[in-house]
Amino acid sequence: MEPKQNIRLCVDAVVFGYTAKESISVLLIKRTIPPFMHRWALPGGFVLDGETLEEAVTRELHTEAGVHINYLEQLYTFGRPERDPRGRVVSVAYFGLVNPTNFKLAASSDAEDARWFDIKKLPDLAFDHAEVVETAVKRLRTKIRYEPLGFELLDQKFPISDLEKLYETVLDRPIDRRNFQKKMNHFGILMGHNEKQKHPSAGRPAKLYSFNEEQYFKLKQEGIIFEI
Amino acid sequence: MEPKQNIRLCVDAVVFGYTAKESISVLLIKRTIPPFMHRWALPGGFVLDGETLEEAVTRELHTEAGVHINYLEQLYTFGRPERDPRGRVVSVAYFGLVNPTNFKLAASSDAEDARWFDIKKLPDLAFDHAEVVETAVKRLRTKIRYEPLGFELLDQKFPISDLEKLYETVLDRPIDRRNFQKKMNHFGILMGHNEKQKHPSAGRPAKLYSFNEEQYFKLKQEGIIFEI
DNA sequence: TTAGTTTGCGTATTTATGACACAAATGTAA
DNA sequence: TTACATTTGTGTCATAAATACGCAAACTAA
Repeated sequence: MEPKQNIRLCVDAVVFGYTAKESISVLLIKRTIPPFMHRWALPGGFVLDGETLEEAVTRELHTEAGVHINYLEQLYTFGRPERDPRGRVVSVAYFGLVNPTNFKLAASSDAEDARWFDIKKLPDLAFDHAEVVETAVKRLRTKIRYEPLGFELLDQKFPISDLEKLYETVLDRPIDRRNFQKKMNHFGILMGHNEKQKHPSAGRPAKLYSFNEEQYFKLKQEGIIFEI
Repeated sequence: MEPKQNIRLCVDAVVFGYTAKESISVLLIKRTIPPFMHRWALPGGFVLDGETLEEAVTRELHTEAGVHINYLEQLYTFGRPERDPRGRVVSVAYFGLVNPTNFKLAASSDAEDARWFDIKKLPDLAFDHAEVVETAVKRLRTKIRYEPLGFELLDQKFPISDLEKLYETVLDRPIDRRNFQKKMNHFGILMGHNEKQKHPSAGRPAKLYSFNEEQYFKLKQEGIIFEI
């Protein structure tokens, strides 16, 4: 009645980072062992018997890339029987956000290398990881419509144009700068400071803002409507 | 390098049904075997080696309750090490919608009984299934805000008041009938017919509508903003 | 000083939301 | 038949939000 199962369980993480100069990036590691040796893949690995799934992801991110993550949520579970050449491996994928300027990537013994890749210029990925990343990007684009975004990705203080560029990058379309600011002010998640951008590459230096964390996480729970 | 794992994988389904007279219901089965023998639980079971996760859910729903489902999506994967007294069992939960008037529930050998329960009057559930149902209800309430809902739950032809009651039930608050209709007309997913409700319990018989499937599924993909 | 760029702070128009009024079409009880 | 309760169909109207712009101020680089 309880059939003998031959299924193994692993976790994978799609961690997004953002630097305003570039685009949205995904954290990838280069595999040191077969299958897909020397190919880029998502950080992840097998779940240990006693740990929760979240613990497994956190552990793998730490040991494979030296990343300490500040936002993590479950994304999707991938279970096609043929997705892993070693046999049946079901993977629970997680979705993470970090500010890449907060730490240095450190590839460990498990990985030859760990790097950020622009989501529009990804290398060939191991397993079905291209599909996993695609699912995560879709989730990001959906999330931005009903939850505030930015706290986990931007510096502590930032000009509004950084936040606007983040939205433009994720939504992949231009946004009117002035209407964007009005909308954000309306939500009340931004606090202005009496400080200005130090050395703008050009133009008038922008006022710096930071998130009102209380209001930000309140709206993250309640939901927003962001259609700009 | 690939540690010996002692984890088993199962799937569970939270299937919602709706009859306009009542509330939203969940399909539960009564267990015939330990653990939690004779307790109500979500339909589900162990994944077979060769089948996909979707195949596993569909199979279990069919054998345990005789249900043929018309909408199914992955909900969440529950992996706390202590969630099953038999040992480590990770469960991939699915979320389904059906119109209960379309078929008769049929409990099979695997289940003593299969019945619909009002989501506000659930019995004590086996395992962590109360948490799973709660997660599914939250998903339903979130989904309704950015996807059209109703096609999978209502009869082929229905008065708008049925759809409105569905929204009121899921959102758990009253909605202005006239503004609701305006909003729905605006989305363009409803088609009017030259037919009327046959024997209304009281009042003027309502015009019958059906969904414009093409537009409905287009909006399901693109997303809507439903804030009424 | 001048040209180029980016920010800050506006306005005007259109569109959507939310509250509510009233007549038309039915069943039911006197 | 008639009066009444009930529910539907079709509106209006004030207010809030979305969208498309205009233009001066503050900076850099030449």
